[in-house]
Amino acid sequence: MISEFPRVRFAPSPTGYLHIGGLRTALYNYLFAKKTGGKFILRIEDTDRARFVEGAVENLISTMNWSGLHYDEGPGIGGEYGPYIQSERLEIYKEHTEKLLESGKAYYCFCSKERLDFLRDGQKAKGEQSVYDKHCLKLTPEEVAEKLKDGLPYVVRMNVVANQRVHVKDIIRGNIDFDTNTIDDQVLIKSDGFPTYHLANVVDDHLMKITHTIRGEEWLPSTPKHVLLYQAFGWEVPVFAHLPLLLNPDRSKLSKRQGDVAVEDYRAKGYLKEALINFIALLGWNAGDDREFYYMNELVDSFSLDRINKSGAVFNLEKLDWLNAEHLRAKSDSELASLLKEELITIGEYSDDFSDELLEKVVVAMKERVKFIKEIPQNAGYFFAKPDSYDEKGIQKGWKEDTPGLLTSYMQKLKVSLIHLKKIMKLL
RNA sequence: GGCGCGUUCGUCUAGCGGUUCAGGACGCUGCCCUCUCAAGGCAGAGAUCACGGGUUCGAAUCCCGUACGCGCUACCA
Repeated sequence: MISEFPRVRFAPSPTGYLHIGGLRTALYNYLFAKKTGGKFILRIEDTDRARFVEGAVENLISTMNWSGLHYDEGPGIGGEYGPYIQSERLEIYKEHTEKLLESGKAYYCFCSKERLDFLRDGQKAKGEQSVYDKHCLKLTPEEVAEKLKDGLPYVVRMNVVANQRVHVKDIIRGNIDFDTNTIDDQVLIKSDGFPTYHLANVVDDHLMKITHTIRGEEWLPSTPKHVLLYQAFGWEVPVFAHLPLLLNPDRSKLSKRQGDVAVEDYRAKGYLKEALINFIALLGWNAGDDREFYYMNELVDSFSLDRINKSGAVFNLEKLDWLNAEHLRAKSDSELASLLKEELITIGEYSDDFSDELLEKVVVAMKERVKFIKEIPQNAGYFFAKPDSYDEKGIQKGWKEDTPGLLTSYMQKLKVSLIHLKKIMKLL
């Protein structure tokens, strides 16, 4: 047994911002951990130096904190199995690669990009699966030593044995079989000395005692490689759960091209975190009943991996908007008032004249007419500022000599009625 | 091209062999409520359960095939 209690992880690569699909993956990991009394770990997979973005890790963490997905172990807070940033674990990968090299489960490869491209083109032209031809496996130990001594650039590849079956057990999809003839001798260590995802992921998941690997469906095709790696190390294989993809309206993988994909975009648009969490939780999972409104703690109570769907889900803004309105109305007036205050401050329309009482009254009047807090100043600016224009046509049509006098006396009468009304209310 | 996964109203989904000529939600339409806009209530349109074969007394539900869609196919994750 890997660990007595479930241990799961969210392992994003810091390429700039937290993707909405990443948020759902993180959420399902979080829900599963909380539901089962396990641990939720954050691990940064920054093994691609070319794609590293300054400040991305900080941004990722702050977005997760905003969403309420607090991790038990990870960057910033540490834990028993750190460091939790892969670029700080290079020695660990090196040591483990040595073991694989010694046992013949991996080998050095000195092939040039040109040769690899040529090989791949030829295979594709013949309609074959493009896999490395094990050219460098034929090198004698002496030849390898020679090349290493000469300082030739190299990678380390895993040695996949032909004609075998690899079984992948997936909670969501059942058992899947792969033929090793279709599995490439994947690069484990790149020529810059950094590990690829495949190696780092397996080594870290094992060392961090991850029991359930819950990740996006795009990883399913490379899972047999990971299983082979676990076997090469002689390690227990975790349980896999490959989540269905989040889709664009045209059913392709959710992408930037067709709308916002960053969690911070939705936050900036004024979506409540409660609504966003509630919405993405339901994109691919449901409790088996008709319930649609959930708070985070309620999701924890109801969640289970085996009720996750197999097919992708289109990210539908209309339903998100509805849920936002639902969560908005579910909030207390005082909470809404403080959200309104925040909004007024950010748009620069806040004034000290606005008492909390006033803001609360505004919120009571408006909360059933809006889906977003920011719509209140947009739709009902008259609560906060005197009008700077009038309906010209209306004035021309209705404004007479005696109009100011009439309006003034009407106002007086209103005030009097209001006083009476207040008295009556007190009596009641 | 190869490998893999998937396929129930426009969208998210319920359904796990009979009680379903398929239920809910969003959106849409109409009505009610109402000084407006909403919210709320009610009603309605909307799915031959991708298609074709089986298995079975009986299939959306099990099996096979086909089609279509998507993902992967990098010294990216």
